[in-house]
Amino acid sequence: MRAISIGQLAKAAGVGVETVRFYERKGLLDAPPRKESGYRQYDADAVERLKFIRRAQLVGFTLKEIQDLLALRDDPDARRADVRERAAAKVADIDAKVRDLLAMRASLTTLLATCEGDGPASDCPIITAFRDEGRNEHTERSCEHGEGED
Amino acid sequence: MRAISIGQLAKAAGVGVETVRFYERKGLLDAPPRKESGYRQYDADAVERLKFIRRAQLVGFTLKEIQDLLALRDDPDARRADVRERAAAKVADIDAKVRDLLAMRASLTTLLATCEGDGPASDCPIITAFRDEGRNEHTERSCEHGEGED
DNA sequence: TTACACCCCGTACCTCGGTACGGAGTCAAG
DNA sequence: CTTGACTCCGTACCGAGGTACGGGGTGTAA
Repeated sequence: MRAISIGQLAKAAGVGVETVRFYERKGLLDAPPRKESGYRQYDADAVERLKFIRRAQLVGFTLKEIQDLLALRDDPDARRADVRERAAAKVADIDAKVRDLLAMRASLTTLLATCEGDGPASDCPIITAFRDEGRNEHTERSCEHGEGED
Repeated sequence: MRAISIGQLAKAAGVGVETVRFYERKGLLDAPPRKESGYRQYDADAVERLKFIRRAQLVGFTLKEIQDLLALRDDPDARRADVRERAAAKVADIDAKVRDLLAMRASLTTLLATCEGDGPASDCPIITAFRDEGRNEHTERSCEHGEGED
């Protein structure tokens, strides 16, 4: 099953055919080889790449940033200082995102735990693991409805 | 120093004045009280809310989703089943994002670790590290979000 | 060979999340 | 009082990230 069509690729990655062509135009996907007819021929690797793009989008990276990430991943000479620097910067970006997500998660699980009245569901290890490296204070609200901006 | 102007609010949260008004129109920020002159008067709480919106955006939530998150946070009766359900669903969303981010992070740090010195770039396992993270649908909503060995 | 789904390309169009006017009133300093 | 920064509101416009034609060619199974 080497060489799949654009339709099969799109389906495998859960996107539309038009989107695949759009990504190609934007440079996120390389132009694949073509059949005599002009039909694009993809391999399984393209599926992974496409899935990666979608996941990266879900966590807030722009297509431009995703291009950078893919470039890092594909760079044939990863020892170059600038590549390492960009990779390190991306790691920092990711850490910031994870911190923010975990802060949000903590708020929500606190909400759930408190309002379920059912015991400490907030002993989730990942929360405690990351919690105290967070620098930003966060408005943790409980069930008490002391709300209302006024 | 209660009651800050829209300009001070915007500056405090690192956004533009127009953006604040835009969020108000969209329902992400409540319409604040006004002075006689019609000038909006915000309090410190609004700063937090605005910062939260920005952080949520950075990790890929849409304004609509952020509205939901804020609604959960502000809900005066968090014991209602549907509220808890939506909160749990958001936690699941967050977990999925965190998983994806940690997978990306792992790939990048592997790149950094491996390619730091003087090994040939072709040995860099980042390419293989990316390639098969089994993409399961995210249906779980508990604290166990086994990152797995990836 | 005819039918029907799939692919080609280009262009137009759409939503989301803002940004930028522009003409008016407000407020604090000088 | 004047000046300049800030605010009001409405409307127009913008870039990102797609989505939808439309008119053609292709591939395959009955």
